[in-house]
Amino acid sequence: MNILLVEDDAVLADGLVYTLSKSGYSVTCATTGVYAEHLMLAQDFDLIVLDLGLPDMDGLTLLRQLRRRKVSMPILILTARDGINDRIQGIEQGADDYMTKPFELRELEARIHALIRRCYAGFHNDIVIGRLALNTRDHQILADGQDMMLSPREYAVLEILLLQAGKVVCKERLAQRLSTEGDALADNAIEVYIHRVRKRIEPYGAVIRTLRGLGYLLETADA
Amino acid sequence: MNILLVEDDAVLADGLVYTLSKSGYSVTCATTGVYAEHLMLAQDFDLIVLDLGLPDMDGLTLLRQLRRRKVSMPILILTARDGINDRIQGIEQGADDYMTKPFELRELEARIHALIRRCYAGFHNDIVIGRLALNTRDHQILADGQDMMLSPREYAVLEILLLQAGKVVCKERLAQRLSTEGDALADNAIEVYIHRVRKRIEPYGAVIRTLRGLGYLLETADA
DNA sequence: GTGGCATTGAAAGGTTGTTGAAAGGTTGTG
DNA sequence: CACAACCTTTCAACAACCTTTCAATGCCAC
Repeated sequence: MNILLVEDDAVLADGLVYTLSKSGYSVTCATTGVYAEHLMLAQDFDLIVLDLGLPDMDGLTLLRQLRRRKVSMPILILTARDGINDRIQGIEQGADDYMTKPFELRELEARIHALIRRCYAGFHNDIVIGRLALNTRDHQILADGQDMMLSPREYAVLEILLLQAGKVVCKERLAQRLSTEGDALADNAIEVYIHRVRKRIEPYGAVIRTLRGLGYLLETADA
Repeated sequence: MNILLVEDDAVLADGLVYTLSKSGYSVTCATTGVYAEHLMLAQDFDLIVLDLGLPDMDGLTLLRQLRRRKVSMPILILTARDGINDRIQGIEQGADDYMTKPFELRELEARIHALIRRCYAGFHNDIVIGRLALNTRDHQILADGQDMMLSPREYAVLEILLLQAGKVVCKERLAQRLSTEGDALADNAIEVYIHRVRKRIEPYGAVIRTLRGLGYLLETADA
């Protein structure tokens, strides 16, 4: 997790870099607004900690510029200006949080952690097989990044196979998963669904192999 | 935009309900933790403002319970406990922001707005889909810059879809949002409103796609 | 109050996608 | 070859959704 710290007070900056680094963040420090912008062109950051009193420009100006440029990463303002109007301005102009000096390091850390938790939570695909990707949270399966728009049953079948990719999934397991109310599905119905799913995934280099008497197994076509 | 206010001090609660309502939020107040949980089952909220000193349970306990149940909506703690350890605990246990009493109403409002902006609109003050725009500050839906003059229910439907633009919104969620008192709306009523909203937004390059069995999804027409 | 207008959601019928039984063909095994 | 397991296609029943209509309700101006 990369943090950009924009702070001109060398002592404070050093302390922050030290503490945040110890907590597992990778911290880069800029002492001026111009340098901060320069760094952002060269590097990807996940969060910005921004002091408002910079030597070359007002921090709020930098904030506004970033937001106008659709830079969406979370920004936490850290400043000596503790007037109520300053705080409201900072937040309304696009900051996610606002802390005034003097502050407790541990609270800053907690708030940084909260922002990262909020902004980057649950963003990954659970499983990727070839050109297929399963995202259980959104309940969708992507092929080349596009939703495959499977019917509920088709999704259920492919989900099991993806979750157990490379391993055999027996018919009983599939039958159980597809049956709504205890009463398992007929074998033939499963074969029908395997057939449908096969047709859907075939164009994307994924294959369902039949292991006679055992079950089915998903793998990439070339394997 | 529905806010759940969990606060047992009647005077403070009344003031907050009044102010936030005037800013365009729909505010429901619970005076105990148990009642808050009860409300959350019956209704759909976008944000929680949580006082820690409740008569029947500790606010932090409620917070932990919610997060353990994977309730992910933004939560802002509002409390008299201003010890550094309280603040850190509150944030570490899942709160997104932490304000101590006494506080300025305007700052609370700004922070609420920041959370909504962050959680539902990326970072922007407006959510724009095609030629539609939802202004998160004054709670208006504009088409080509002009107020669409939707009925309350139509507005509620379109607001949810805009806030979750590009993501699936299930019928239950819509039903809960449209129901005033627990008793969810019939599926058909929702279909009727989807139909009405579709007709209203169609001329402005926005489309509501149906995902059979899952829900609805708002996107631009060309996508 | 009262008439007029917007809003709401139940009802009913039409449309479309989903489901799985049925039936016949194919492949592998003993 | 005989048999079982599996494949493939078809189709009717079904459930989810769309659309229109309309009576009940709330709201506002007069």
